[in-house]
Amino acid sequence: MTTATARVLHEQGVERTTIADIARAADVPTGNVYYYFKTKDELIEAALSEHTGNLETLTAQLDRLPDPRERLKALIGGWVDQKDMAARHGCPMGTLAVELDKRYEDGLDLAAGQVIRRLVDWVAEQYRRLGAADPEGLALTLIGAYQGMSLLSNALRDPEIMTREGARLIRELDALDVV
Amino acid sequence: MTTATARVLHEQGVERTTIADIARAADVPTGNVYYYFKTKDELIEAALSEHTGNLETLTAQLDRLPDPRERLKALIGGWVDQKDMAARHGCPMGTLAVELDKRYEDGLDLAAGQVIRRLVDWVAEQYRRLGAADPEGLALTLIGAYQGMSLLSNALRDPEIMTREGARLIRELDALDVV
DNA sequence: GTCTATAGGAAGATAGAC
DNA sequence: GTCTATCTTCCTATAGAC
Repeated sequence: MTTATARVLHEQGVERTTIADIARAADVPTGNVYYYFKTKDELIEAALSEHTGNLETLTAQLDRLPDPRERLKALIGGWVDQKDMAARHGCPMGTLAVELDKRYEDGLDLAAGQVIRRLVDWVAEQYRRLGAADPEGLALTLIGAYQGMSLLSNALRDPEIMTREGARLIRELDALDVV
Repeated sequence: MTTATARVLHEQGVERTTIADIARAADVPTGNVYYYFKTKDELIEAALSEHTGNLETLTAQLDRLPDPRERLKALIGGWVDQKDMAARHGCPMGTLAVELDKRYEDGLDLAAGQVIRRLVDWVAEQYRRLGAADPEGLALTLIGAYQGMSLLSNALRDPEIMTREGARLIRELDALDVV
């Protein structure tokens, strides 16, 4: 149910998703949702946990690659692979961050940012191992480029923006001169 | 009232803004809003017109600068000047695009993208005049960087991301070798 | 044109049968 | 644990007085 919740919240948006939508996606009666989650906020938190888990799984896989540069290139390759999803619904974490920013009354406004922070930290660690100057700045630039290309791809409904920007990011990584 | 509408929709988000909120911001009774706008969708369209108008005004001002490179640097400088707004509420057009993507039932899902398209086209024209190869690609990269840094600045509540990324973008423009 | 009061409907949440 | 029926609240939109 957590997986279905995360998917529906991404596709329809947090505010436009009803409990009935989530119940339908999970194939249970509407009222039943409240047996597992007391409020809609708890459903959002479950989706955030799902995203955090996906991120942990992804970075654990990438960590198996020996070279930090190859890890970053594989990360970018994964983004491009999801280009059709990005063009249709945007980056799951990015769009969630935009929506949750408005829910400061629930105290959820910073929750998505914490997940993004983890990804930035992981990317910064790779740049550090490469011996790059200002690894944190490079990480913010890379994740920023990802968020920007996802948003533009979505707003302009053009998946090829992901392809072209992804290729550019990989070229820049190859050109990055370190140690 | 259109200006107040655009501001409130940006600060609170489209979905979490009620007609009563807009009425309060414009200092009129709630029911009165419907004398000017028949539906909430029309209020959103009014906000989009406001953003389009602001964009026209901005590019008209920038067009008075003689050098296309200086125009782009001034555009970036304007983004950095708005860093506190970006950190608190995100880019007005970008966050609107994310929210409207979910409103395909109203046919508003592509409306924000059309405004962003105008900005991309204007930026591409500046690169073209500079004699750069692939002006369209460079424009998408620049606007993507802006959207990405605004989203990260907002999600991580850090206006300095705007400062640092803005400085990087200006350095890259200075380094851009053309003609 | 401006305002108050309220209708109508949607969605979050709950009660209680099974 | 699972499900149906329903309560409650909130918000869009309208009716109608002034």
